[in-house]
Amino acid sequence: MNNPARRQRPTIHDVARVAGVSRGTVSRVLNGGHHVSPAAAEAVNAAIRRTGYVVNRHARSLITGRSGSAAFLLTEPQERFFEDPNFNVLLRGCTQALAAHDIPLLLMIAGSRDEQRRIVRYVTAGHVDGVLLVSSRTGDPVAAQLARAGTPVVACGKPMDPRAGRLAHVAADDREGAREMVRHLLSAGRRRIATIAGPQDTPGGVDRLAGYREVLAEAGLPFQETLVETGDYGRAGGRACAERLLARHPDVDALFVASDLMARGALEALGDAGRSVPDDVAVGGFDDSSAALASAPALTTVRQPWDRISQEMVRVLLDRIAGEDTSAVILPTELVVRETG
Amino acid sequence: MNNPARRQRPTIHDVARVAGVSRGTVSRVLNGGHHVSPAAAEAVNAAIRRTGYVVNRHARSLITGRSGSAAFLLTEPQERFFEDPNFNVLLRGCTQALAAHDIPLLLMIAGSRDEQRRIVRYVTAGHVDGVLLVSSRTGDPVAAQLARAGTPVVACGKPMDPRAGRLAHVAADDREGAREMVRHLLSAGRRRIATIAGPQDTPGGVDRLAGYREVLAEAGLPFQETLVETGDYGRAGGRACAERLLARHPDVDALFVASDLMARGALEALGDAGRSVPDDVAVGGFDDSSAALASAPALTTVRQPWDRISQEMVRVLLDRIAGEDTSAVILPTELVVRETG
DNA sequence: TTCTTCACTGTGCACGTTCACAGAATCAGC
DNA sequence: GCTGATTCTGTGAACGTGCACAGTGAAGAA
Repeated sequence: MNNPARRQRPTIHDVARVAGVSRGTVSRVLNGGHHVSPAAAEAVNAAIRRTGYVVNRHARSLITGRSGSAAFLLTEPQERFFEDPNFNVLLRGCTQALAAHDIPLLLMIAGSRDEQRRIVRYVTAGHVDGVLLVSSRTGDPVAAQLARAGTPVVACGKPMDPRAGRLAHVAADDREGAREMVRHLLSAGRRRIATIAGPQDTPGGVDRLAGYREVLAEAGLPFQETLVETGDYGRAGGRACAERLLARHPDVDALFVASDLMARGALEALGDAGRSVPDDVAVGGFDDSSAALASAPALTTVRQPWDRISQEMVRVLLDRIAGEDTSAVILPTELVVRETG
Repeated sequence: MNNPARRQRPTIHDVARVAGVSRGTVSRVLNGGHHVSPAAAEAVNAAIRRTGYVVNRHARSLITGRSGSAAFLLTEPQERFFEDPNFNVLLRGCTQALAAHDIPLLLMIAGSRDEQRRIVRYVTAGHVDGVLLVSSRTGDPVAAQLARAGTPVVACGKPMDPRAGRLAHVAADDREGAREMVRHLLSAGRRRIATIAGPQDTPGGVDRLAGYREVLAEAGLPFQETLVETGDYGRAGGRACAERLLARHPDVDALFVASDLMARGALEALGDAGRSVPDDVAVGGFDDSSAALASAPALTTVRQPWDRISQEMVRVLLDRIAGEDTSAVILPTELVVRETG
């Protein structure tokens, strides 16, 4: 207007004029093409190509009440996620799965309380049609607030909170993954199997420990509290846990570790203690993160299907946005046998 | 409020009614508060709190022609970025810097040609006010198309293309970083310094090699082509390069490697060849990625200020959106001396 | 007083789209 | 050729906001 240099973008009006039809017909072609004659549709498409028309999403959103976008929301301990290469796979997978539906992804990070409030306001104001939530800790207030406001939410990973039963989520089968790994160690003849569990306020930590206990019980082996150490998913923690386990049980012949990072720390501790892996002690990790291959020996681990998880999260979210009440999705893990066990 | 079936969000109209003023006054309070009496402003703010009003950005964008959002666009070799922990720092930094201005970030990944076309259309249609571009390769058609359409763009890293001179960018000073590292190796008494360069179609690869050559020349040391190998920034490539260098020059006493990942590969090769680090051979990396600390010995390297880079990228982008023609920003690197040299 | 200036406030319009509705065109069946 | 059914098309009315403009009243200058 006041700026003559700025080119006016073509509107649906221009397309209608060029095609020799009305706005309504162009709109119908844009959204599904029902109740439009082939001739009109062809004329409209040609006009769209000729004018280079692109729909104005703001105008559309204003009338439909939908934004046509979704948020990828990260809450709480961001550092852990940002250091985890698997997180990148998840983020990329979600971005591309949404892009296939022409839905842009908004990345939001809720660190401080202020940021959380700001994001909740933004989302509940309807600026986003749904939320892909990543938050491993229990009792996330953001999830509850969004759910209360009626915003479609799909979480990554099983929520701890039993009250959050209605929260849709997509997760790998941690328990079965742990079971498979421990069965694998047993079938290799290991009998004194210790575990380094994850934090017990995370569902992954709980379920992987549960799987470990179950398989030992099924194999008729006694469960010993002293064979369990609990770490923080980090490398240093894994190392310390392994040192304590070795001090208590020098005769341990296998270690099931709830994360690859902790497993790497455990490998260092085993090396320092003069144990050979896997001859003296077998080690099984969890995650199949890049840490599993970071150095020799390559880690035997449990792979979580992050690419499929992201695809399913998007699918479930779109279902929920469309009003369908898709329930939780649990995906199988995969045992990856490498050199440590 | 308690009627979920017919829940209308409060509009600027409702706020005006509650506050006892007109829409115009509410709008003025919302955007800066100029020409509003303190009493009216207070009444409006109270009404906003009481009604829980949040501005409808779609309606605002429709009239202002601005979306109030920015895109973080990743083109070409996504894998390399997604495996690089520094990329996460950059992405997080940009997200948070934009959030401080209440601007949501849209994450876009342009892998295929089709995706590129789709994204260019989306952006040039005005659905985004500006683009933070990450693309290490030269001659990116996306950058050119966006620039031609007049979209504000800020790239991360120096563009190779001399024609792209007008492309705003924020980068670390690769050349000076390399110079500092090589000077450091010289000052430690090293004289037979080889280098594993990065791909010569990336500006980082070119500048780091240039810095290496310059400092050697300044020190009066002859430049030898045979002391240079070119890798792909990856671990395996670094290992192969180091092996070739050792075969040609068994007497090499220092290695300047253009990435930490390649440096780790080089350390493996040195270990296999029976060289002790840093006693026989000093090794300097580049990036200060998590690979630098991943295992012993900890890598001496050059840190790029990714947090500051992200902040500057956002600052420059906002400047450009506001119409100011901020030029390129080059930020200093930092030498991090650890165990390898 | 009267005129000017200034800060403040209200009103109509425009932004580009979708949607409901009504009207036009086509077609089958007699 | 008429009827009713069906498919297609055009039109006006929103959606919620910012902006230009006009209008109000008060303070200061002549």
